[in-house]
Amino acid sequence: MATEYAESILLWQQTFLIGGCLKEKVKARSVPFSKTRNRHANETAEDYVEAVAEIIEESGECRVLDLARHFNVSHVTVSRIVKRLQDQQLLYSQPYRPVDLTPKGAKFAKRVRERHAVVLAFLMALGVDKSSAQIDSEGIEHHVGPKTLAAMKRFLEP
Amino acid sequence: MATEYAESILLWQQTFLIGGCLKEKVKARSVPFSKTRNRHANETAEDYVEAVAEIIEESGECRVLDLARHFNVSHVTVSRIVKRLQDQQLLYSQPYRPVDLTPKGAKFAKRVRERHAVVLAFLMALGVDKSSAQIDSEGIEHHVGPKTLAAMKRFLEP
DNA sequence: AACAAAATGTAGCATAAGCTACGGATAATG
DNA sequence: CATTATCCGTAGCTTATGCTACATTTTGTT
Repeated sequence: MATEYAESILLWQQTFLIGGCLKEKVKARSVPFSKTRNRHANETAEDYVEAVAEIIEESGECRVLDLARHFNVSHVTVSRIVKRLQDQQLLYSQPYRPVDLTPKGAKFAKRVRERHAVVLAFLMALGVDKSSAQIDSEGIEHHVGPKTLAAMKRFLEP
Repeated sequence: MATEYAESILLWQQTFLIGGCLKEKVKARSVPFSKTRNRHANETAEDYVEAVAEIIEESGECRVLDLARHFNVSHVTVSRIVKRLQDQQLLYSQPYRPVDLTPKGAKFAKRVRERHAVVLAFLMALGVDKSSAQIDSEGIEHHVGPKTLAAMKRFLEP
C-alpha cells in the first residue's frame, strides 16, 4: 500500500531526525531521501505535531481552526492533514472535537521541539536577530541531522 | 493567471534569498511564505538551477537524464519541471536537446551556489563531518535568509 | 542506409497541499 | 428553547511532484 510506504518513510525519518531515539525497527529503504514528495509530507508531519503540542500547552486544547490560523491555511487543508496524521497514529481526533497527540505523536513532538529549540538558540548565539532566527529556524530544523544537531549543541554549551 | 502568481512568488523569494541582489521589482504579496506548495516549488527551482549549472560546468552540457540521475527521479518528472522553469525563464530547452540556463537562470544559479557553498563550509567549520554536512546543507540552504547567511560568513571569516 | 540503442516526449494515474462553496454539528446567546 | 454564530466536514477544483507504459526522436553501429 502507498500508505504503508509513507509510514515506512516517516519512521525512517523519525529515526534519522532524532538520532535514533525511537526504538521502532524500520527496514531502511535505500532511496527515501531523494523522494521530495515524501520528504515534504514528513516536514508537514513535524510541523503539525509540533504545533499541536505548542497550542495545547498554551491554551489547553487544539482545534482545527487553531492550526489553520497557525499555518495560515484553510481549515480544509488542516482537516485533511490531520486525517493523514491520524492514520499514521501521530494524532488523535474525532469529528468536531479538538485534536490531540497520541503517545507516539507526543514522543515525536518532544524531539521535534527540542531540535527546534536548539536550532533557534544556535542561530541567535551566532548573532542572528531573533526575528530572522525564528523564521529561518522553522525551515532549517527539518534538515538538521544528528551530527549537525550535536555540533550546534557543542557550540551552545562549550 | 496562476503562472503569474507563481512568478511573483519566485521573484519575491529570489529577492529574499539572495539579500536583494536582483534588481527586479516585485510587489510583495502579503502571505506568500505560509503557502507551502509555492515554497516547495521554489526550492525545486533552486535545486534544478543549481544542478544544471554544476552539470554544465562538469561535463559541458546538461541532459534531462543527467538531472534525472542527479535527483534520482524519472526523466518524466524532470521533463515537466524543466518545462515550468522554462516558463519562468530560468532555463532554456528544446525538444531532445540539452538544457541550458537563461541569463536570469545563470544569475540565480550563481547566488544559490554561493549560498550553498557558504552553508556547507559553515557546517564543516562547525565540526560536522563532510558527508553529513553535504546532506544537511542541501536541505538547509533553502531556508538560510540574508541575516543568517551573513552570520555564517562572519563565522567563517573572523 | 538500416537497424538498434539511448534519450525524450506524452498519456494517464497517484498523493500532497492549497482553495471555494456548501451543509451539518456545536456552542453561545436572546 | 430557539436562534445565531462559530466550527468542522465533504465535494470538487488546482498545482506540484512522483510513477509506468508507450511513442517518438536522436545517436551510434554495422
